[in-house]
Amino acid sequence: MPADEQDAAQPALTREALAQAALRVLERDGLAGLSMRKVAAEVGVKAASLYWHVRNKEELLDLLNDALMAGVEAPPRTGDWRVQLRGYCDRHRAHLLGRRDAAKVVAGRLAPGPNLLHLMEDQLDRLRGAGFSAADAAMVSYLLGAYVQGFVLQEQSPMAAAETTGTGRRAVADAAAERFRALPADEFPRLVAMADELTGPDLDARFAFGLERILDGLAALLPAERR
Amino acid sequence: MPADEQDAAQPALTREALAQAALRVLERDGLAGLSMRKVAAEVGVKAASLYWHVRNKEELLDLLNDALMAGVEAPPRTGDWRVQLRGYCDRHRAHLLGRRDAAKVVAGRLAPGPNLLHLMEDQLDRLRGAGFSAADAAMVSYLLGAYVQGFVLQEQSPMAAAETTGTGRRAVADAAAERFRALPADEFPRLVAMADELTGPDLDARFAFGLERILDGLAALLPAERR
DNA sequence: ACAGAGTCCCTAACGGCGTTAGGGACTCGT
DNA sequence: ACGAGTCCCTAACGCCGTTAGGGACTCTGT
Repeated sequence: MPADEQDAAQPALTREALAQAALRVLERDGLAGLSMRKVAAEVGVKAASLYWHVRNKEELLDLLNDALMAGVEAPPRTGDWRVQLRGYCDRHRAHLLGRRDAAKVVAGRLAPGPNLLHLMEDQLDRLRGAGFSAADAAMVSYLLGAYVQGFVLQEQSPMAAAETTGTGRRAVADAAAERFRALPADEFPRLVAMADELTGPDLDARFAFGLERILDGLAALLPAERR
Repeated sequence: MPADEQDAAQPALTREALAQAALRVLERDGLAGLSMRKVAAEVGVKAASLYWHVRNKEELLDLLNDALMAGVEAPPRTGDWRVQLRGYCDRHRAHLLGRRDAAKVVAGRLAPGPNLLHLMEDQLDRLRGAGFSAADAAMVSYLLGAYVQGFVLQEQSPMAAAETTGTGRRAVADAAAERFRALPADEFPRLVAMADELTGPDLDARFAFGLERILDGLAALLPAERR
């Protein structure tokens, strides 16, 4: 009878709104704490109502997956292919890192959403423009995606642990180094000796290192005059 | 009163046995279907009893994580660093691919188990022997791990879907190509045009392609006489 | 104006989940 | 003989994803 908040005429609960709500719950409670009931509460509705808009929790996670990829702006179209590809990977990584558990959400999901499709389209276009063949460009895109995803996945778990335990990222790295040093030196001589190198350089540097190696490898695919 | 199966004297339920049981449940029901209750049933015990041997489900997953890494034999120490590194990555990937949902289990787990530590130790040893500096070797190990993990993660999800729907891997790839072709050609010209290249070559070839690019990039780190 | 279809949310309940509390049976050192 | 320790149990907690069925509302055709 009361006019309530909305007039209850139009939907007021779209799939887009669900994705945004899921995003907020994810940020607050993490992936493990993301339940249909909480997402429903976030939009002011009971859990069963979600099933009108979404077949499954799985489908809601697909929506969330695409929502997570929204807002990654493509790097400027200036500079050679190397700096553009580097820009892509850096932004991709930064974007995943910025949202809690983002890598885990994206991890096992096969169907790319519209947002990711647009990024792929743009990236493939630049690769073709740089002189890569169609077959090579497709593989390169796949390679870079696998690297970024795999890297952030390993990188983001300790961050989650650090948030949970209240310790900082530095402390987590130190603890990891300590674990390596504590191993039996006769069984793991290299791990013990290289404890600092294994945990030392910050993750930005490690990511950049791997990326530069990959880019070096890609350069060899191009005719010499295009680098 | 009856003698039962064992004489109930010694444990008969070790953490190792739990890990093996979890492995069997994982193979049968997948990661989503792996519950404390099922693992308990697998060892002939009720769920609550597991908490005597294990703090959490999380800790059980750590055990499972290490059990998954058991049995990856290191490649022979013949040939140059390239073939040895390639051997490592191929075996790592093959091993993950062979066990259902293995990539997802390993995915967000930070603490490497003893089995993985041994592999790292051996791999680092070979890298140092090949002429990589300690800092470079550590980064290379990290890079290769991220690539393999990221690749298999993307690769294994469609396989799971294929098992679920009963269709083969070939059909899944064809369906993916069809999805690309069905996109609006004015918005995604490259994706539409490159549908075949994006989904065409089999995953073995795609993995090998990325790996060779990475190895090419790594070669540049070494002084010319060591390749 | 009224019937029907369609939309969107509800309550109630299902079986399953991780986890905890508390207890019972058994083995051992003293 | 006894207490400590080990290893499993039953019972229950609150949460989860999902389904069935229904109620209120708006649109449409006649």
